[in-house]
This record gives sequence, structure tokens and C-alpha cells, in this order.
Amino acid sequence: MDSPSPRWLTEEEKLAWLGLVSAMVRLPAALDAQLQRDAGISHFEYQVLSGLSMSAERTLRMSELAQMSDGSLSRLSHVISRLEKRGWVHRTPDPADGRYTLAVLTDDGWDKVVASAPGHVEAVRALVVDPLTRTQLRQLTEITRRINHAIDPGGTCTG
Amino acid sequence: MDSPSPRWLTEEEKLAWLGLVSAMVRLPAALDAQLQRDAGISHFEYQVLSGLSMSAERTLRMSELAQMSDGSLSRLSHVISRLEKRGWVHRTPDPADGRYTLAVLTDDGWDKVVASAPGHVEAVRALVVDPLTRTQLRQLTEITRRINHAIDPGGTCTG
DNA sequence: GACGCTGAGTTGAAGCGTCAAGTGAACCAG
DNA sequence: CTGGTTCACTTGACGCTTCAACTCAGCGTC
Repeated sequence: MDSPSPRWLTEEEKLAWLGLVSAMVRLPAALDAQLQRDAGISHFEYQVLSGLSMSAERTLRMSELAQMSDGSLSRLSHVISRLEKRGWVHRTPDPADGRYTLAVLTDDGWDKVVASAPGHVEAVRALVVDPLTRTQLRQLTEITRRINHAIDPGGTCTG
Repeated sequence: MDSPSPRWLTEEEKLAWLGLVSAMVRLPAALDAQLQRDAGISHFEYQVLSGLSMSAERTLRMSELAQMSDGSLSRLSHVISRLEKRGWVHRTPDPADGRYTLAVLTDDGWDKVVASAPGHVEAVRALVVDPLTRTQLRQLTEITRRINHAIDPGGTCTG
């Protein structure tokens, strides 16, 4: 339990860290706010619907979808229940293996994604893409790649 | 309701965006997990305690503390109630102006911060600082500065 | 083919954040 | 000094996430 003189952050490091924390906290909040206001869904729900919309047959196993949208299986299950009530998704046991459950995007769900996407993309542009130069965007790609690798060396989906 | 041909993201932009989303979702989760496991507090609670510990008299007005820790006043009020129950903080009306409430870090609260900080700093190092080069850290500072400015042009605390 | 094992998914309870309404201190107008 | 306004903060209810059981399909073993 003795800390062998913890390596404190330098001023430069602290500056980078504080900026990152602030962005890390406020960017999700800003995206949620836009989607909630304009589409009545959360960013996570958008990720789920969008993930399905980009998949073959607009269908994905629950576990794959959970991984793709960076959420727990339990969280996804609750969310899919809500989306099902709203008529945007429905569930079916996988005919190939009854242990899996398939989440399928309905036509209404597809329409919802199509209607929500432009506003969301605009927000992403306004908050992240447009304020940065192309060079910074490439730097950001490499930086987040390294951070994501540090968080999960297994690299489930980051290749 | 007609979208004037939304400017979709290029492949390069999408790559940067997806990487950022993943980091944005998983980094807070990883930091919360470390603090919850090793210190029994959330990252937000740590920010609050840490913010107080760095202030003169270990004291701050609720509204200042809320702004500093990127949270709503309501959220802070609930959190301070919990921290008060644990004996790490106590509240006092501001003698200078009774409309304000001062949150004061107790000695136990100070000890808690001192005990939690090294582990937290280690996590920050492991997940962000060490995986990046000095150059990348400087790039990240500028990138998050621009994003934070886009989120809140008023720049409440980012100077 | 009955048994236990594994792993996907579901469910309900508990905890936290948000929203909207409420409280109360200072201040100002008359 | 009385009534209204503002602003900082608090409170309670509701919604979402998490955690810990639980269910159930498939698979292997005997």
C-alpha cells in the first residue's frame, strides 16, 4: 500500500489532461442534447439504430451490437426493449442458433435513422470536424487509436 | 424539414470520428472503474474533492465548484449531500452573502484525496499520457482546446 | 438420453443524473 | 417596510445504467 513516489503530471501534461477531461465530459453531453432535442433519442440509441442500419439485412446479434456500440449487453437489452416499444426494432431468435437473439431494424426504424442522421452529422461537424484542420484530424485519429489501445489492448473492434 | 444535401463525412473524417467516439465513451468508464475499485468514489466525486483540495481554505462556492467540475448545480448538490454523509465535506452559508453556500473539505476529505490521487494519476498516465509522445500531447491540448471552444464559445473556464 | 456446463440474453432492484418545482436570501421600487 | 424580482441552491420524482440473479439453448459426457 505504499506509493513509491507517484509520478505527478508536469504542467504540460496537466494542461493536456484537463482539456481532455473537459471535452470528454461535455462532448457526449452536447451530442446527447442535440439528438434529444431534434430527434428525441439519446446518442447511445442513435448508435444502436445507426449500427443496425449499416448492417447486412439491417440485422445484428445482440452481443455484436453491444460491442459495436460500446455498451453492456444488459444496457443494450433495456434499450432494445424501449426501441421495440417505439416500433423501430424487433427481436427474433437466431434460426441458426437459438442462443443468439437477432435485433432487426424495422422500416420505421430505418426512417428514423435517415431523419436523424443529417442533424447529428451537422453537430459532429460543428463540434469536432470543422474546428480542426485536416492535419489535426489525422493527429486525432492516431491519438485516439493509442488511447483506445491502452484502454483495451485486446482491441475488440479497433482492429 | 428539407435537408439541403447534408455534408456527409469523408472516410478520413469518419475514421477520426469513430475513434473519438470510442475513446469518449470508454475513457470515462475506465477512469470511473479504477476510482470505484480502488477508492470507492466516482470520477465526478474525485473531481469535486480534488477541486476543493486545490482551493484556498479548501473551500468553494457551490456554483464555482459546479462549473469547475463540469456538472450541473443540481448534480453537485446531490453529490455534496452524499460526500457530506461520508464526512468528507460540509456545507456552510457564505458569511459574506447568505445566498451562496460554501462547500468545505474536511480533514477526512483531504486524506481521501491524498489517498486516491496516486492511483488516479497512474491511471491517467497509463491510459493517456504515457501512450502518447510529447508532441502528440501538445497536439491533443490544441485539439481539445478547439473542441471545447466549439462546445462553449463563451469559454467559462477554459480562459 | 439424462446430467451438468457454458454462454447469450433477460429481468428486477438499487443507485445516480436530470428536470421542474420549490425555498429563501439579497436587492430594489414604491 | 412591504411587495416583487432575481439568483443560488435544494428537493422529489422520473428515467436510465448497472449489478446480480435467473432463464434457456446448445453441447459434451457418461
